[in-house]
Amino acid sequence: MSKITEPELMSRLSEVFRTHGYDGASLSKISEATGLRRASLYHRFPGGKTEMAEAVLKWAGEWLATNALAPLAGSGPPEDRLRQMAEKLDEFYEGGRRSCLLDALSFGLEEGGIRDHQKAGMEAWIEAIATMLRESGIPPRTARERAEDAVIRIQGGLVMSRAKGDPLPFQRTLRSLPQDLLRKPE
Amino acid sequence: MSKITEPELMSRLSEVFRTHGYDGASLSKISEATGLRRASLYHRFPGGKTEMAEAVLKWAGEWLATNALAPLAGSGPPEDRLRQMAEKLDEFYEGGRRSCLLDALSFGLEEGGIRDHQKAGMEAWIEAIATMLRESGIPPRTARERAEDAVIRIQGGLVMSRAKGDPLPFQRTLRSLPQDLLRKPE
DNA sequence: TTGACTTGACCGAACGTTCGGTATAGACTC
DNA sequence: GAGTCTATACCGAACGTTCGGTCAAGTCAA
Repeated sequence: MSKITEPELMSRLSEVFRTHGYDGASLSKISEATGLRRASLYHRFPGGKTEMAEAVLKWAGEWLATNALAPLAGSGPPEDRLRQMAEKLDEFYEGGRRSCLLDALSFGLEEGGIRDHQKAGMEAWIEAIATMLRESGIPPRTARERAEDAVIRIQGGLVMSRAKGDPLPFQRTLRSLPQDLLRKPE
Repeated sequence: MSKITEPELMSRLSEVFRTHGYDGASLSKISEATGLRRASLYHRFPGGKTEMAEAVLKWAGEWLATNALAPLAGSGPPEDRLRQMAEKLDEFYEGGRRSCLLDALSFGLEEGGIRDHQKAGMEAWIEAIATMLRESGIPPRTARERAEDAVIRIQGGLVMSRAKGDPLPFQRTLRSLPQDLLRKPE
């Protein structure tokens, strides 16, 4: 029997990587957070710490795709769909108290699978928003730029909230997104 | 005689902390980057790694205050002043190829002097922009929000550029800032 | 009884830090 | 000017600790 279920394990894992970054997420901290000893972790992730980080990145990416990005392709007024995304993001980042894995894991590791994962994740995110904006009648070029800008502001909001120790900046950013994205092209 | 001048030392130090984060910036890497052996680093920074990070944060903050923020309080059209800031930021972050120390050092360290330094740095940054906006006739409340939003977008642009390995998002963000900040209040 | 799972004991390497000591340069006597 | 003293800057070697990772020996449901 497993000491810990896979979803629970991934959740704890992501928490450690989020708050400490890759180098700061030592196996001791991971072990403590998950309740698994070093050796058990290596049973589940034969590839070691690298594989843990990759798995957590994949897991988070899938969660976001299913919960935050999927509604964008749904029906209903575009503004409502964007608000749904914002709601899910608020949940995912715990109102700005957590940081983004893409940010946390972007320090101090050489080129490799993790970095590729990151790049792809960002790209998927932007493209999902851009597609929706285009379908809402916004010119393709503008849609791309605004989508990228949206992700930029989300990321920046998280950085700001973390630095200030105050979730408000992130919240405000999320709240202003739907209208900002759908405003008339100049 | 010193093996390395203080400005050069701080520059190298900041490079290591920026790219690897606090935990990733090992004394070996720092030693290699600065040309000073471990023991010599402790001669210059008796407080160890913590003191190095604090020093680098202070150094960067002063550079930004003098070079990027000071022009905001100068004379000339507000839009020109903002463009001057953008220019200096572009220089400081090497067009988006470097990351922000406030971001890099915000992972994995407990409350302490470093975190306070960060919070103060962010606050000073926002306030400098807000003050200028207010003097340009923008209502105080709007000025604050826009200033915070500006810093958020700068930070987000850096995250995005780093994740994508492409300086363009940051460049585009910088370029759009002056007009965005000075647009008519709605 | 097999196979998935966990574990304590252990490894070499790297970590941040400290210590004793050397080289150099300027200041002060004699 | 020679000799001594002090301060600054640097370094090699080692400290104890923690790192990421391994292994043989269990545990336990199917």
